[in-house]
Amino acid sequence: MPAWLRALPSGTELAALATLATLPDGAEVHAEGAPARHWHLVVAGAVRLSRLTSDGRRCVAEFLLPGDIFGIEDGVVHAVSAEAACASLLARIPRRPAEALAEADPALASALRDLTLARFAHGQDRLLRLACLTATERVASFLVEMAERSGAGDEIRLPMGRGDIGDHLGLRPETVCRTMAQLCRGGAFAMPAPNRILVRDRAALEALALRDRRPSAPDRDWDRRWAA
Amino acid sequence: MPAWLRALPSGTELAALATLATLPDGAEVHAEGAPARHWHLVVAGAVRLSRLTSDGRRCVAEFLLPGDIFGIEDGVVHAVSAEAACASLLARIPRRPAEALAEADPALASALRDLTLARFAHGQDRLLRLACLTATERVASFLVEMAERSGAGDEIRLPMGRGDIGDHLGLRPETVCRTMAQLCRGGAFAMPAPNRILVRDRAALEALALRDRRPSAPDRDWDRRWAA
DNA sequence: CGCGCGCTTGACTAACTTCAAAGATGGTGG
DNA sequence: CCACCATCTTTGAAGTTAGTCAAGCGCGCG
Repeated sequence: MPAWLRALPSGTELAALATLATLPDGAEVHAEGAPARHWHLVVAGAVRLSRLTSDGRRCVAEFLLPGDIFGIEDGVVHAVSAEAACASLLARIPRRPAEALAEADPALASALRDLTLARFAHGQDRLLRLACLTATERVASFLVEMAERSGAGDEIRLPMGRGDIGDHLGLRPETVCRTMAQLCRGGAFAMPAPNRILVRDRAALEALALRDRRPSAPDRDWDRRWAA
Repeated sequence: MPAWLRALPSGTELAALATLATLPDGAEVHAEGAPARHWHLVVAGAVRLSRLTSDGRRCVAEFLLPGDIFGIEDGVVHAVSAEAACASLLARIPRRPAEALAEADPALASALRDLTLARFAHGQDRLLRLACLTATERVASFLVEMAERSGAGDEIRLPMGRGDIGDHLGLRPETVCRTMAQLCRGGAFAMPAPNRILVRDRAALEALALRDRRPSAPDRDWDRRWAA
Protein backbone atom coordinates (compact mmCIF):
# COMPACT_ATOMS: atom_id res chain seq x y z
CA MET A 1 0.00 0.00 0.00
CA PRO A 2 1.42 3.40 -0.97
CA ALA A 3 2.50 5.68 1.85
CA TRP A 4 0.13 8.44 0.75
CA LEU A 5 -2.99 6.42 1.58
CA ARG A 6 -1.86 4.97 4.86
CA ALA A 7 -3.46 7.84 6.74
CA LEU A 8 -6.97 6.97 5.60
CA PRO A 9 -9.10 4.11 6.92
CA SER A 10 -9.57 1.49 4.18
CA GLY A 11 -6.45 2.90 2.55
CA THR A 12 -5.58 -0.51 1.13
CA GLU A 13 -8.91 -0.87 -0.65
CA LEU A 14 -8.74 2.71 -1.93
CA ALA A 15 -5.22 2.15 -3.20
CA ALA A 16 -6.43 -0.86 -5.18
CA LEU A 17 -8.78 1.48 -7.07
CA ALA A 18 -6.23 4.21 -7.76
CA THR A 19 -4.27 4.92 -10.91
CA LEU A 20 -1.35 7.34 -11.04
CA ALA A 21 -0.50 10.16 -13.43
CA THR A 22 2.30 12.64 -13.85
CA LEU A 23 1.04 16.10 -14.79
CA PRO A 24 3.18 18.89 -16.26
CA ASP A 25 2.99 22.40 -14.81
CA GLY A 26 -0.36 23.96 -15.66
CA ALA A 27 -2.10 20.75 -16.79
CA GLU A 28 -5.82 20.65 -16.15
CA VAL A 29 -7.13 17.91 -13.88
CA HIS A 30 -10.77 18.80 -14.36
CA ALA A 31 -12.73 21.82 -15.51
CA GLU A 32 -15.38 23.71 -13.57
CA GLY A 33 -18.70 22.14 -14.44
CA ALA A 34 -17.18 18.87 -15.68
CA PRO A 35 -18.85 15.63 -14.52
CA ALA A 36 -17.45 14.60 -11.13
CA ARG A 37 -16.46 11.03 -11.87
CA HIS A 38 -13.27 10.77 -9.81
CA TRP A 39 -11.64 11.71 -6.55
CA HIS A 40 -8.02 12.84 -6.68
CA LEU A 41 -5.18 12.73 -4.25
CA VAL A 42 -1.99 14.78 -4.50
CA VAL A 43 1.03 12.48 -4.18
CA ALA A 44 3.69 15.06 -5.06
CA GLY A 45 3.64 18.66 -6.30
CA ALA A 46 0.63 20.96 -5.87
CA VAL A 47 -2.81 21.56 -7.34
CA ARG A 48 -4.83 24.76 -7.42
CA LEU A 49 -8.64 24.90 -7.32
CA SER A 50 -9.89 28.00 -9.08
CA ARG A 51 -12.82 29.80 -10.65
CA LEU A 52 -12.98 32.50 -13.30
CA THR A 53 -15.17 35.56 -13.73
CA SER A 54 -16.87 36.08 -17.08
CA ASP A 55 -14.11 38.49 -18.13
CA GLY A 56 -11.22 36.23 -17.19
CA ARG A 57 -10.22 37.32 -13.69
CA ARG A 58 -9.23 34.31 -11.64
CA CYS A 59 -9.70 33.37 -7.99
CA VAL A 60 -7.65 30.50 -6.57
CA ALA A 61 -9.91 29.07 -3.89
CA GLU A 62 -7.42 26.62 -2.47
CA PHE A 63 -4.03 24.97 -2.91
CA LEU A 64 -3.73 21.20 -2.43
CA LEU A 65 -0.44 19.74 -1.20
CA PRO A 66 0.84 16.15 -1.01
CA GLY A 67 -1.60 14.08 1.05
CA ASP A 68 -4.58 16.29 0.25
CA ILE A 69 -7.67 14.79 -1.39
CA PHE A 70 -9.90 16.84 -3.68
CA GLY A 71 -12.69 16.42 -6.17
CA ILE A 72 -15.08 14.78 -3.68
CA GLU A 73 -18.38 16.36 -4.64
CA ASP A 74 -21.93 15.86 -3.46
CA GLY A 75 -23.23 17.14 -6.77
CA VAL A 76 -22.92 15.64 -10.21
CA VAL A 77 -20.32 18.14 -11.50
CA HIS A 78 -17.17 19.76 -10.15
CA ALA A 79 -17.82 23.18 -8.63
CA VAL A 80 -14.30 24.47 -9.37
CA SER A 81 -11.61 23.73 -11.91
CA ALA A 82 -8.36 22.06 -10.87
CA GLU A 83 -4.92 22.47 -12.45
CA ALA A 84 -1.41 21.41 -11.52
CA ALA A 85 0.32 24.45 -9.96
CA CYS A 86 3.67 22.79 -10.78
CA ALA A 87 4.79 19.42 -12.17
CA SER A 88 2.86 16.95 -10.01
CA LEU A 89 2.02 13.33 -9.34
CA LEU A 90 -1.63 12.51 -8.70
CA ALA A 91 -3.68 9.44 -7.85
CA ARG A 92 -7.09 9.13 -9.44
CA ILE A 93 -9.79 7.13 -7.65
CA PRO A 94 -13.05 6.33 -9.46
CA ARG A 95 -16.01 7.82 -7.65
CA ARG A 96 -18.59 5.02 -7.56
CA PRO A 97 -16.42 2.25 -6.07
CA ALA A 98 -14.88 4.75 -3.64
CA GLU A 99 -18.31 5.87 -2.46
CA ALA A 100 -19.35 2.23 -2.09
CA LEU A 101 -16.28 1.71 0.06
CA ALA A 102 -17.17 4.72 2.20
CA GLU A 103 -20.70 3.42 2.70
CA ALA A 104 -19.37 0.07 3.86
CA ASP A 105 -16.74 1.56 6.18
CA PRO A 106 -18.08 4.01 8.79
CA ALA A 107 -14.55 5.00 9.77
CA LEU A 108 -13.76 6.07 6.20
CA ALA A 109 -17.09 7.87 5.88
CA SER A 110 -16.37 9.71 9.10
CA ALA A 111 -12.85 10.65 7.99
CA LEU A 112 -14.26 12.08 4.76
CA ARG A 113 -16.92 14.03 6.63
CA ASP A 114 -14.24 15.50 8.89
CA LEU A 115 -12.29 16.44 5.81
CA THR A 116 -15.25 18.35 4.39
CA LEU A 117 -15.80 20.04 7.73
CA ALA A 118 -12.16 21.11 7.91
CA ARG A 119 -12.33 22.45 4.38
CA PHE A 120 -15.39 24.51 5.27
CA ALA A 121 -13.67 26.00 8.33
CA HIS A 122 -10.65 26.74 6.19
CA GLY A 123 -12.93 28.55 3.76
CA GLN A 124 -14.13 30.80 6.58
CA ASP A 125 -10.52 31.69 7.34
CA ARG A 126 -9.89 32.68 3.74
CA LEU A 127 -13.03 34.81 3.78
CA LEU A 128 -11.79 36.69 6.84
CA ARG A 129 -8.41 37.11 5.19
CA LEU A 130 -9.83 38.63 2.01
CA ALA A 131 -12.41 40.80 3.74
CA CYS A 132 -10.32 42.24 6.57
CA LEU A 133 -6.57 41.99 6.06
CA THR A 134 -4.05 44.30 4.35
CA ALA A 135 -1.68 43.03 1.67
CA THR A 136 1.13 42.50 4.20
CA GLU A 137 -1.17 40.63 6.57
CA ARG A 138 -2.52 38.44 3.79
CA VAL A 139 0.94 37.44 2.64
CA ALA A 140 2.12 36.80 6.20
CA SER A 141 -0.95 34.70 6.99
CA PHE A 142 -0.48 32.74 3.77
CA LEU A 143 3.14 32.00 4.67
CA VAL A 144 2.16 30.93 8.20
CA GLU A 145 -0.47 28.65 6.69
CA MET A 146 2.05 27.13 4.29
CA ALA A 147 4.55 26.67 7.11
CA GLU A 148 1.96 24.80 9.16
CA ARG A 149 0.81 22.65 6.26
CA SER A 150 4.23 21.67 4.97
CA GLY A 151 5.44 21.09 8.53
CA ALA A 152 9.10 21.19 7.51
CA GLY A 153 10.43 23.23 10.43
CA ASP A 154 11.52 26.70 9.39
CA GLU A 155 11.67 26.01 5.68
CA ILE A 156 8.65 26.78 3.52
CA ARG A 157 8.46 25.53 -0.05
CA LEU A 158 6.21 27.48 -2.40
CA PRO A 159 5.40 25.14 -5.27
CA MET A 160 3.17 27.73 -6.95
CA GLY A 161 4.05 30.95 -8.81
CA ARG A 162 3.59 34.54 -7.65
CA GLY A 163 0.60 34.94 -9.92
CA ASP A 164 -1.11 31.95 -8.29
CA ILE A 165 -0.44 33.35 -4.84
CA GLY A 166 -1.78 36.71 -5.95
CA ASP A 167 -4.97 35.17 -7.32
CA HIS A 168 -5.35 33.31 -4.03
CA LEU A 169 -4.91 36.41 -1.86
CA GLY A 170 -6.74 38.92 -4.06
CA LEU A 171 -3.50 40.76 -4.95
CA ARG A 172 -1.38 41.35 -8.08
CA PRO A 173 1.79 39.30 -8.51
CA GLU A 174 3.83 42.53 -8.24
CA THR A 175 2.24 43.27 -4.88
CA VAL A 176 3.05 39.76 -3.66
CA CYS A 177 6.67 40.24 -4.74
CA ARG A 178 7.04 43.63 -3.14
CA THR A 179 5.40 42.52 0.08
CA MET A 180 7.61 39.47 0.37
CA ALA A 181 10.72 41.51 -0.38
CA GLN A 182 9.68 43.94 2.35
CA LEU A 183 9.08 41.20 4.94
CA CYS A 184 12.42 39.71 3.92
CA ARG A 185 14.20 43.06 4.42
CA GLY A 186 12.44 43.38 7.77
CA GLY A 187 14.14 40.16 8.88
CA ALA A 188 11.07 37.93 9.11
CA PHE A 189 12.68 35.37 6.80
CA ALA A 190 15.35 34.74 4.19
CA MET A 191 14.52 33.88 0.58
CA PRO A 192 17.39 31.95 -1.06
CA ALA A 193 15.16 31.31 -4.09
CA PRO A 194 11.69 32.59 -5.10
CA ASN A 195 10.12 29.32 -4.00
CA ARG A 196 12.13 28.76 -0.82
CA ILE A 197 11.51 30.65 2.43
CA LEU A 198 13.62 30.23 5.55
CA VAL A 199 11.69 31.60 8.52
CA ARG A 200 13.91 33.64 10.87
CA ASP A 201 11.34 35.37 13.09
CA ARG A 202 8.22 33.23 13.27
CA ALA A 203 6.72 35.37 16.03
CA ALA A 204 6.87 38.49 13.85
CA LEU A 205 5.24 36.62 10.98
CA GLU A 206 2.45 35.27 13.18
CA ALA A 207 1.87 38.66 14.75
CA LEU A 208 1.24 40.11 11.28
CA ALA A 209 -1.00 37.21 10.30
CA LEU A 210 -3.66 38.26 12.83
CA ARG A 211 -5.69 35.17 13.46
CA ASP A 212 -9.27 35.61 14.55
CA ARG A 213 -10.14 35.84 18.18
CA ARG A 214 -11.95 32.82 19.54
CA PRO A 215 -14.15 33.99 22.38
CA SER A 216 -14.97 30.95 24.48
CA ALA A 217 -17.14 32.48 27.16
CA PRO A 218 -20.42 30.55 27.39
CA ASP A 219 -23.46 32.65 26.64
CA ARG A 220 -25.12 32.63 30.04
CA ASP A 221 -27.93 35.08 29.28
CA TRP A 222 -29.05 33.22 26.27
CA ASP A 223 -31.72 30.98 27.68
CA ARG A 224 -33.49 33.82 29.44
CA ARG A 225 -34.53 35.21 26.06
CA TRP A 226 -36.56 32.16 25.11
CA ALA A 227 -40.05 31.16 26.12
CA ALA A 228 -40.56 27.71 27.58
CA MET B 1 -47.63 23.72 11.78
CA PRO B 2 -46.11 27.15 11.22
CA ALA B 3 -45.71 28.25 7.63
CA TRP B 4 -41.97 28.65 8.01
CA LEU B 5 -41.38 24.94 8.52
CA ARG B 6 -43.70 23.62 5.86
CA ALA B 7 -40.89 23.55 3.33
CA LEU B 8 -38.88 20.96 5.25
CA PRO B 9 -39.64 17.26 5.40
CA SER B 10 -40.73 16.31 8.94
CA GLY B 11 -41.63 19.96 9.45
CA THR B 12 -44.41 19.02 11.83
CA GLU B 13 -42.10 17.10 14.13
CA LEU B 14 -39.47 19.85 13.99
CA ALA B 15 -42.09 22.47 14.78
CA ALA B 16 -43.06 20.52 17.88
CA LEU B 17 -39.49 20.94 19.14
CA ALA B 18 -39.18 24.65 18.39
CA THR B 19 -39.51 27.62 20.72
CA LEU B 20 -39.77 31.21 19.51
CA ALA B 21 -37.96 34.37 20.54
CA THR B 22 -38.06 38.02 19.60
CA LEU B 23 -34.59 39.56 19.40
CA PRO B 24 -33.87 43.30 19.39
CA ASP B 25 -31.48 44.77 16.82
CA GLY B 26 -27.94 43.63 17.59
CA ALA B 27 -28.82 40.84 20.03
CA GLU B 28 -26.45 37.90 20.07
CA VAL B 29 -27.87 34.50 19.19
CA HIS B 30 -24.68 32.62 19.91
CA ALA B 31 -20.99 33.48 20.17
CA GLU B 32 -18.15 32.06 18.13
CA GLY B 33 -16.83 29.06 20.03
CA ALA B 34 -20.00 28.61 22.11
CA PRO B 35 -21.35 25.04 22.49
CA ALA B 36 -23.57 24.17 19.52
CA ARG B 37 -26.67 22.99 21.34
CA HIS B 38 -29.38 24.37 19.02
CA TRP B 39 -30.33 24.90 15.42
CA HIS B 40 -32.01 28.20 14.57
CA LEU B 41 -34.42 29.30 11.92
CA VAL B 42 -35.12 32.88 10.91
CA VAL B 43 -38.86 33.53 10.98
CA ALA B 44 -38.71 37.30 10.42
CA GLY B 45 -35.93 39.88 10.27
CA ALA B 46 -32.32 39.00 9.51
CA VAL B 47 -29.30 37.43 11.20
CA ARG B 48 -25.61 37.96 10.42
CA LEU B 49 -22.92 35.31 10.88
CA SER B 50 -19.59 36.92 11.59
CA ARG B 51 -16.04 36.51 12.84
CA LEU B 52 -13.58 38.97 14.34
CA THR B 53 -9.84 39.44 13.97
CA SER B 54 -7.78 39.74 17.12
CA ASP B 55 -7.82 43.55 16.80
CA GLY B 56 -11.54 43.87 16.28
CA ARG B 57 -12.01 44.00 12.53
CA ARG B 58 -15.16 42.13 11.57
CA CYS B 59 -16.09 39.92 8.64
CA VAL B 60 -19.75 39.11 8.04
CA ALA B 61 -19.65 35.68 6.43
CA GLU B 62 -23.32 35.47 5.63
CA PHE B 63 -26.75 37.04 6.09
CA LEU B 64 -29.70 34.80 6.96
CA LEU B 65 -33.19 35.81 5.82
CA PRO B 66 -36.65 34.48 6.74
CA GLY B 67 -36.77 30.75 5.99
CA ASP B 68 -33.02 30.25 6.40
CA ILE B 69 -31.71 27.74 8.93
CA PHE B 70 -28.35 28.23 10.65
CA GLY B 71 -26.33 26.86 13.54
CA ILE B 72 -26.28 23.29 12.21
CA GLU B 73 -22.73 22.24 13.07
CA ASP B 74 -20.83 18.99 12.73
CA GLY B 75 -18.49 20.06 15.50
CA VAL B 76 -19.21 20.60 19.16
CA VAL B 77 -19.04 24.43 19.02
CA HIS B 78 -20.26 27.16 16.71
CA ALA B 79 -17.63 28.21 14.17
CA VAL B 80 -19.01 31.75 13.85
CA SER B 81 -20.99 34.13 16.01
CA ALA B 82 -24.57 35.06 15.13
CA GLU B 83 -26.38 38.31 15.89
CA ALA B 84 -29.68 39.85 14.86
CA ALA B 85 -28.97 42.36 12.07
CA CYS B 86 -32.30 44.03 12.91
CA ALA B 87 -35.24 43.28 15.20
CA SER B 88 -36.01 39.64 14.42
CA LEU B 89 -38.11 36.63 15.25
CA LEU B 90 -36.29 33.29 15.54
CA ALA B 91 -37.21 29.67 16.17
CA ARG B 92 -34.84 27.62 18.31
CA ILE B 93 -34.68 23.85 17.79
CA PRO B 94 -32.71 21.72 20.28
CA ARG B 95 -29.92 19.86 18.53
CA ARG B 96 -30.15 16.29 19.86
CA PRO B 97 -33.85 15.63 19.16
CA ALA B 98 -33.52 17.35 15.78
CA GLU B 99 -30.57 15.17 14.84
CA ALA B 100 -32.50 12.10 15.97
CA LEU B 101 -35.32 13.18 13.69
CA ALA B 102 -32.91 13.59 10.78
CA GLU B 103 -31.51 10.13 11.35
CA ALA B 104 -34.98 8.61 11.30
CA ASP B 105 -36.09 10.54 8.21
CA PRO B 106 -33.86 10.12 5.13
CA ALA B 107 -35.74 12.89 3.30
CA LEU B 108 -34.95 15.37 6.07
CA ALA B 109 -31.33 14.22 6.24
CA SER B 110 -31.02 14.68 2.50
CA ALA B 111 -32.61 18.13 2.63
CA LEU B 112 -30.11 19.18 5.31
CA ARG B 113 -27.20 17.80 3.31
CA ASP B 114 -28.33 19.77 0.27
CA LEU B 115 -28.54 22.83 2.46
CA THR B 116 -24.93 22.41 3.56
CA LEU B 117 -23.88 21.83 -0.04
CA ALA B 118 -25.65 24.99 -1.19
CA ARG B 119 -24.03 26.95 1.60
CA PHE B 120 -20.60 25.72 0.54
CA ALA B 121 -21.20 26.73 -3.07
CA HIS B 122 -22.41 30.10 -1.85
CA GLY B 123 -19.15 30.46 0.07
CA GLN B 124 -17.19 29.96 -3.14
CA ASP B 125 -19.18 32.78 -4.73
CA ARG B 126 -18.31 35.12 -1.88
CA LEU B 127 -14.66 34.17 -2.20
CA LEU B 128 -14.67 35.09 -5.88
CA ARG B 129 -16.42 38.34 -5.04
CA LEU B 130 -13.86 39.40 -2.45
CA ALA B 131 -10.82 38.25 -4.40
CA CYS B 132 -11.69 39.58 -7.86
CA LEU B 133 -14.35 42.29 -7.88
CA THR B 134 -14.17 46.08 -7.55
CA ALA B 135 -16.26 47.97 -5.00
CA THR B 136 -18.97 48.74 -7.56
CA GLU B 137 -19.09 45.11 -8.72
CA ARG B 138 -19.27 43.85 -5.14
CA VAL B 139 -22.18 46.10 -4.28
CA ALA B 140 -24.01 45.26 -7.52
CA SER B 141 -23.53 41.53 -6.98
CA PHE B 142 -24.72 41.85 -3.40
CA LEU B 143 -27.88 43.63 -4.54
CA VAL B 144 -28.53 41.02 -7.24
CA GLU B 145 -28.12 38.32 -4.61
CA MET B 146 -30.52 40.05 -2.24
CA ALA B 147 -33.02 40.55 -5.09
CA GLU B 148 -32.91 36.83 -5.89
CA ARG B 149 -33.18 35.77 -2.27
CA SER B 150 -36.03 38.05 -1.27
CA GLY B 151 -37.82 37.28 -4.52
CA ALA B 152 -40.09 40.30 -4.21
CA GLY B 153 -40.02 41.43 -7.82
CA ASP B 154 -38.16 44.69 -8.29
CA GLU B 155 -38.14 45.72 -4.65
CA ILE B 156 -35.20 44.82 -2.47
CA ARG B 157 -35.36 45.23 1.30
CA LEU B 158 -32.06 45.66 3.09
CA PRO B 159 -32.71 44.71 6.72
CA MET B 160 -29.05 45.26 7.67
CA GLY B 161 -27.09 48.51 8.09
CA ARG B 162 -24.43 49.96 5.79
CA GLY B 163 -21.72 48.87 8.20
CA ASP B 164 -22.93 45.27 8.07
CA ILE B 165 -22.97 45.33 4.27
CA GLY B 166 -19.48 46.81 4.28
CA ASP B 167 -18.15 44.11 6.60
CA HIS B 168 -19.73 41.53 4.33
CA LEU B 169 -18.18 42.94 1.13
CA GLY B 170 -14.80 43.95 2.53
CA LEU B 171 -15.58 47.67 2.19
CA ARG B 172 -16.10 50.65 4.53
CA PRO B 173 -19.65 51.87 5.15
CA GLU B 174 -18.77 55.15 3.43
CA THR B 175 -17.71 53.26 0.31
CA VAL B 176 -20.97 51.28 0.32
CA CYS B 177 -22.90 54.56 0.58
CA ARG B 178 -21.00 56.26 -2.17
CA THR B 179 -21.21 53.25 -4.49
CA MET B 180 -24.94 52.88 -3.99
CA ALA B 181 -25.50 56.60 -4.54
CA GLN B 182 -23.50 56.35 -7.74
CA LEU B 183 -25.47 53.32 -9.04
CA CYS B 184 -28.62 55.18 -8.10
CA ARG B 185 -27.56 58.27 -10.05
CA GLY B 186 -26.64 55.99 -12.96
CA GLY B 187 -30.27 54.88 -13.09
CA ALA B 188 -29.81 51.26 -12.00
CA PHE B 189 -32.34 51.70 -9.23
CA ALA B 190 -34.22 54.15 -7.02
CA MET B 191 -33.70 54.35 -3.27
CA PRO B 192 -36.78 55.82 -1.51
CA ALA B 193 -35.22 54.92 1.86
CA PRO B 194 -31.79 53.62 2.87
CA ASN B 195 -33.21 50.11 3.28
CA ARG B 196 -35.48 50.06 0.24
CA ILE B 197 -34.22 49.58 -3.33
CA LEU B 198 -36.46 49.70 -6.39
CA VAL B 199 -34.64 48.09 -9.29
CA ARG B 200 -35.08 50.05 -12.53
CA ASP B 201 -32.45 48.46 -14.78
CA ARG B 202 -31.87 44.90 -13.69
CA ALA B 203 -29.78 44.11 -16.77
CA ALA B 204 -27.29 46.89 -15.90
CA LEU B 205 -27.05 45.64 -12.34
CA GLU B 206 -26.46 42.05 -13.41
CA ALA B 207 -23.89 43.11 -16.00
CA LEU B 208 -21.88 44.79 -13.23
CA ALA B 209 -22.23 41.80 -10.94
CA LEU B 210 -20.08 39.64 -13.23
CA ARG B 211 -20.98 36.09 -12.35
CA ASP B 212 -18.38 33.43 -12.98
CA ARG B 213 -18.20 31.62 -16.28
CA ARG B 214 -19.34 28.03 -16.13
CA PRO B 215 -17.48 26.13 -18.83
CA SER B 216 -19.39 22.95 -19.52
CA ALA B 217 -17.24 21.35 -22.20
CA PRO B 218 -16.36 17.79 -21.21
CA ASP B 219 -12.65 17.18 -20.81
CA ARG B 220 -12.04 14.77 -23.67
CA ASP B 221 -8.25 14.55 -23.39
CA TRP B 222 -8.35 13.72 -19.77
CA ASP B 223 -8.25 9.95 -19.84
CA ARG B 224 -5.27 9.82 -22.15
CA ARG B 225 -3.06 11.14 -19.39
CA TRP B 226 -3.66 8.20 -17.05
CA ALA B 227 -2.11 4.78 -17.04
CA ALA B 228 -4.41 1.77 -17.05
C1' DC C 1 -39.29 68.67 20.90
C1' DG C 2 -34.67 67.53 21.29
C1' DC C 3 -31.19 64.01 21.09
C1' DG C 4 -28.53 60.34 19.25
C1' DC C 5 -27.36 57.32 15.85
C1' DG C 6 -26.78 55.93 11.32
C1' DC C 7 -26.55 57.57 6.60
C1' DT C 8 -24.52 60.67 3.32
C1' DT C 9 -21.21 63.67 1.24
C1' DG C 10 -16.67 66.08 0.69
C1' DA C 11 -11.64 66.58 0.79
C1' DC C 12 -7.53 64.45 1.48
C1' DT C 13 -4.44 60.37 2.09
C1' DA C 14 -2.63 55.80 1.84
C1' DA C 15 -2.56 51.47 -0.35
C1' DC C 16 -2.67 48.87 -4.08
C1' DT C 17 -2.62 48.57 -9.20
C1' DT C 18 -0.82 49.56 -13.60
C1' DC C 19 2.64 50.17 -16.84
C1' DA C 20 7.28 49.51 -18.02
C1' DA C 21 11.73 47.51 -18.01
C1' DA C 22 15.56 45.08 -16.10
C1' DG C 23 17.35 40.72 -13.86
C1' DA C 24 16.92 35.61 -12.90
C1' DT C 25 15.74 30.91 -14.25
C1' DG C 26 15.01 26.85 -16.55
C1' DG C 27 14.21 24.25 -20.55
C1' DT C 28 15.50 23.34 -25.54
C1' DG C 29 18.08 22.69 -29.38
C1' DG C 30 22.34 23.20 -31.67
C1' DC D 1 27.85 21.20 -22.95
C1' DC D 2 26.67 25.60 -23.81
C1' DA D 3 23.94 29.36 -25.67
C1' DC D 4 19.56 31.07 -26.49
C1' DC D 5 14.90 32.07 -25.60
C1' DA D 6 10.62 32.22 -23.15
C1' DT D 7 8.84 32.89 -18.80
C1' DC D 8 8.68 34.36 -14.26
C1' DT D 9 10.35 37.40 -10.75
C1' DT D 10 11.75 41.73 -9.19
C1' DT D 11 12.05 46.73 -9.02
C1' DG D 12 10.70 51.54 -10.25
C1' DA D 13 7.46 55.36 -11.16
C1' DA D 14 2.94 57.05 -12.08
C1' DG D 15 -1.99 56.43 -11.65
C1' DT D 16 -6.49 54.83 -9.43
C1' DT D 17 -9.22 53.11 -6.02
C1' DA D 18 -10.79 52.74 -1.76
C1' DG D 19 -9.81 54.32 3.07
C1' DT D 20 -9.68 58.00 6.55
C1' DC D 21 -11.15 62.00 8.72
C1' DA D 22 -14.62 65.31 9.35
C1' DA D 23 -18.92 67.58 9.02
C1' DG D 24 -23.92 67.95 7.81
C1' DC D 25 -28.42 65.67 7.32
C1' DG D 26 -32.49 62.94 8.48
C1' DC D 27 -35.00 59.75 10.91
C1' DG D 28 -36.71 57.48 14.91
C1' DC D 29 -36.87 57.27 19.82
C1' DG D 30 -37.27 58.93 24.23
